[in-house]
Amino acid sequence: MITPGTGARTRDDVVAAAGRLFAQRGFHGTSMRDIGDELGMLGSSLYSHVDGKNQLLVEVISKGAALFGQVVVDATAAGGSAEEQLRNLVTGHVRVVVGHLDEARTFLNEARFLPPDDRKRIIAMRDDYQSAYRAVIAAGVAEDSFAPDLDPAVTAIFILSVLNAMIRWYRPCGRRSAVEIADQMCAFIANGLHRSDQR
Amino acid sequence: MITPGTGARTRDDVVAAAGRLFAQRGFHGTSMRDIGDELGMLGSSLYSHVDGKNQLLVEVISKGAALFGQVVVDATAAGGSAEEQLRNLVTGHVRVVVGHLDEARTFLNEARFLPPDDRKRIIAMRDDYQSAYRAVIAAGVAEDSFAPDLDPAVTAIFILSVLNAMIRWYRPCGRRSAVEIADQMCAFIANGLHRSDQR
DNA sequence: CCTACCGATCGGTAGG
DNA sequence: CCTACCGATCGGTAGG
Repeated sequence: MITPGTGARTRDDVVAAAGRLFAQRGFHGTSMRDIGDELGMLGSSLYSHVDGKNQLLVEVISKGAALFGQVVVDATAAGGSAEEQLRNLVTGHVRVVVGHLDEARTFLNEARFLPPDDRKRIIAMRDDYQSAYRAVIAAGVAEDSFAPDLDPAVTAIFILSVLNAMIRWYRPCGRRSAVEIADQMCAFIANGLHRSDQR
Repeated sequence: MITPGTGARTRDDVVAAAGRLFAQRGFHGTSMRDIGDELGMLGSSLYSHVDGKNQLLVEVISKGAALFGQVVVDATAAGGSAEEQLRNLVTGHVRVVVGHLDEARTFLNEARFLPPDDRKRIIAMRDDYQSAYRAVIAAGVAEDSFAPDLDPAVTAIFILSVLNAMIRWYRPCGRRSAVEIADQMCAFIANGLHRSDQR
């Protein structure tokens, strides 16, 4: 929320406000007038900053996709064992959700409403993200760190299920830090209910 | 999809068509005219079957909530060890998603758009669902089947994350049966990446 | 960034 | 279930 009547906004303010509302009410549940209200201006005034509502969706989601993509780049560059790389991937993912909840939620919930070409681009980025998990799982199996009978594709989906669900339950007022959340997730992912004592 | 022009529809047809479209395009992305098209009639004709669009959302989601609620009743009635009960809960959940994908997706994605009173009721049902998982996890810890340091509340969220994400990746054309999917999920939930060999 | 406005579409109703 | 329609709201534009 922004104090109304404090004058001109930047284009970034408009995109951020759109992200907030798209995350809360969904793309189709948000009108240009709603976004204007959030910024203390009229809906029609937004058109001096952006081309249209679809462009706002593309920008919010592209920002989310870029943040998650950067996590893969950083985690890969850091190197280490498969277990270490997986921990870096998970921690990076949690940090993005904690630090950019609106973009993460819009990215994961509203991508289906993107214009066709953008949707294809974003889905391809999501596939790449999943591939990074498949690769690190396969590496861990090869290193004998993970169980030999793991199916990397299925396991990647299950791990990403735990990570992606965070946009559903995470609240910024929560007391746990990103690292604490990531540690709990890693412990569950590593050992499930038969958790060993590597805390 | 229903062949157009085959005459009168029942109220259940209308609710089912609404569920299909709400699941696909979201509540706010679906118009009454869209639902009419799906049934080969006008949007205005729907009002001889239902009171309005909100009522359709309430009915679709209530149906989904009831299906998931029944899984808890059945799994609890079946008894058995905590591990057996958990397996029954997971299998029941997967069966609901496989058999009623539209209602499950609408239930999990669109509940926030419910009228306030209905939303509270549905959220309470979701909380009860989560409680069933917390209880069976706590029982498993008490029975010494699960690791002693498990946090039932956190673990329930992680398990339900894997289950709920199914509405995102499951496609009816997939080759795996509900039981096969449930088995893979149970294996991951039980042992994570360090999966032991209880397949 | 506002004023003033556009055509299209929305959820919904009256009457048959 | 259709015809014919309602007021409200939608995304967006022209001009300043």
